[in-house]
Amino acid sequence: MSPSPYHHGNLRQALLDAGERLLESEGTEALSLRALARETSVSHAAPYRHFTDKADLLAALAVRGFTRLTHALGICAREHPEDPRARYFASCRRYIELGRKHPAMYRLMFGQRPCGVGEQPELIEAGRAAFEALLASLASSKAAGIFRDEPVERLAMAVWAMVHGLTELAIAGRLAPCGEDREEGRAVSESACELLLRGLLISDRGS
Amino acid sequence: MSPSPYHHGNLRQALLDAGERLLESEGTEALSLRALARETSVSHAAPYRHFTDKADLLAALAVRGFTRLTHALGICAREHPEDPRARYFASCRRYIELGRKHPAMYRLMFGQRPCGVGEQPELIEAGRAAFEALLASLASSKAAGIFRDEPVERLAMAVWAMVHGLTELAIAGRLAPCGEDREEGRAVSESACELLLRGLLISDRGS
DNA sequence: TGTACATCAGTGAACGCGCGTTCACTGATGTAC
DNA sequence: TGTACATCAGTGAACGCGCGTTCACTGATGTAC
Repeated sequence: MSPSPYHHGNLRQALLDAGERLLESEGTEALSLRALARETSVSHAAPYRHFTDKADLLAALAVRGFTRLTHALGICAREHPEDPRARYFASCRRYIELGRKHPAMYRLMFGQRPCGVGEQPELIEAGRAAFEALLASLASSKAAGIFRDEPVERLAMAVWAMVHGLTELAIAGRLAPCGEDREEGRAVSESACELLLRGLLISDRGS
Repeated sequence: MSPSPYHHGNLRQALLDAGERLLESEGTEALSLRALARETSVSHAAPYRHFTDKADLLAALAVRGFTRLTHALGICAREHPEDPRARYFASCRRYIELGRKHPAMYRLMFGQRPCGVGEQPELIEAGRAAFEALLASLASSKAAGIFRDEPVERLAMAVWAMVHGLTELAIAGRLAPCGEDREEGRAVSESACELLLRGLLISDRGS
């Protein structure tokens, strides 16, 4: 591997990698095409070989984020095939944790749209898939007859709203009074998810 | 009132008004000090007489938003002094509606922080007051003995997370499958709040 | 009531910056014969 | 195996832009005497 080959090899992936890194370390504000090019040691015009637009690149980044989320939720479902309650909590925890660890990415995914991101069908599809994964987490449980007899999409939306809200509040540092108390934040999330679960179940079963 | 008096009169308020207007019409991206000055027919250096910084102005804007929210929640509480359930739903609806109507403002309030907003004590205090209002909405109800015997802050955080999540999803156009179906979005919010409420109540009361 | 002066709010030119995007180009790659 | 050529990926200079912020200034206001 020569020090600086003319052709990069896999610039598209490298740019997206750099995008994720930059999103983590510097936040959305710092995410410019030129910064990405710099980070990838490539001229600032090179990205245009792989993305039509800044918006196009951001959309591709968001797709990555959703794919990760979908994947994570899938793992939770597979790890608890028998216990719907455990699966519910695992999914919630995992979701929140993922968002908390990658706040800028999470916000990019949910319509931060620093430019005109948001119309790409790929992105819409990726978001739908993530919701689908969350829904699947409940759907098979519903078959077990422990959830209320309401459209499972409604149940899933309630769960999504809850974890989304908790994640955003955590990112904004508003989960705990002191802002940055991770332990307290986790406890608050846990109890909120528990309270919602009680509302989702057919009947009240113990404390 | 002469066509262009040298002194504006109340530039600070005018800038904040313009800020709200611009936030509505053009979004966070368009919110620059220069744009605000233009909107207020004043030189672009004038705002510095009233705000030390761009961040300072944004923080002042966010404070306004929180104040509105606190006020709205207060009204809900006063409109339903006797019926905790009605008060709960009214507060949720009002909260979501406010955010949905002023999406850019709502996101500014919750740590969008396009610059380095977020440390001002005024802003922290304003956010705390809004939470306090939401909490008050439940606290007096708890006295009525219908809510679970859990710290009321925990109950309030669960409610906050839920309405915050619903609001953000609504803003992102993800409440309804088709994105922009207002009616469906409202129905989804309603059922999510209902499901949570069931989890908050001491016992299950009817369908 | 009138004048001197400190104070304050707004002006306009200028600074340097980084950005997104375009364009004519050049170096590398791979395919057809 | 070797050569011609189309294709593609990356270069670097240049464009115009709007931004935040600073600074010396000027016009208005109000207070002390």
